[in-house]
Amino acid sequence: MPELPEVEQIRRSLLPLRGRLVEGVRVHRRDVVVLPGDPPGGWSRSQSDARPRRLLGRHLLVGGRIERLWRHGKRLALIADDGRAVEVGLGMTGQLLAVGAGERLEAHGHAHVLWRLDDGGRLVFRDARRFGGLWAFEHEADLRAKWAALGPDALDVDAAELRRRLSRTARPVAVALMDQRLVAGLGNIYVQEALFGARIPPRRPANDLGAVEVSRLAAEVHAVLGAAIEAGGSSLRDYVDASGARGEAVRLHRVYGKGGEACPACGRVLERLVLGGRSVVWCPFDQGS
DNA sequence: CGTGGCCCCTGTGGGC
DNA sequence: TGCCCACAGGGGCCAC
Repeated sequence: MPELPEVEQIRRSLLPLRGRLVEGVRVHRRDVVVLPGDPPGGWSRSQSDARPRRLLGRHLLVGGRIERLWRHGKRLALIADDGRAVEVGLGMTGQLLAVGAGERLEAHGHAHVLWRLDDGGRLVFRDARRFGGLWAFEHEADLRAKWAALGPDALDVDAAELRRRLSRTARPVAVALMDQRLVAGLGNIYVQEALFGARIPPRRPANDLGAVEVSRLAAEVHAVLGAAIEAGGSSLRDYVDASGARGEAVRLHRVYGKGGEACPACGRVLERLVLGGRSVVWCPFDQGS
């Protein structure tokens, strides 16, 4: 669900947690937590009963103070003052909710992990579909090593770097941009919005784009993500920030989810196609063919 | 190695 | 009203 703007808004809304001591944690579903040494994708359902019991609390920051909140692309991490780290992948439906002392957790279903903080507040990880999860690291350096496999953050990548990376693949540009190893942070919404703004057809082979087109694309990526962050992210269904607030960036969408409607630029009908198993909406007129 | 296909899950909305 | 199917913001793993 969340792409870079949503994860960034979640990060910002969690900043008040800095300095809090983690007093305890309750884990209701162990299969959403991946510990150091586990298989990278976590334990499968059938294996999870057999996996060794280890001190979950230690790995989930209990006894430490939340010191930093990092984001790279769509990945978020809580770093404790002793260097322990928990990476949060939100998948499609994941949420991190900060619940103040005495406040009730509004939506309590699918709350898999609940931390108790020293001010009486709680931090809750929910995820209905469980495509997301938590990855624990003994030290932030181990997290950094994992993140090194990701491409540059989509907010930072410049046109030259983007072109270099796109030139290595012949996949359709819409598919390539969703590959987090190529550039980190874009998903199906903002890829479509950026390609529309840059007037590039989503099926064009990535290595076919010229320097001028990639310059437009990089500028659009930055503009689209920046505007979405300012609007607090796109709340289509599940996404809310840590305070429970929805974002208003859906109002900015020009093509995402609008197949069959009129193109906001030329008024012709927007088309829908399927690339890499995901539907992509585009304007065959404004985005060439 | 790059690439395409399949799978992991639950919830919702539309068509019948 | 109810049922069934398609589809959803992601990404890991497998076989070519």
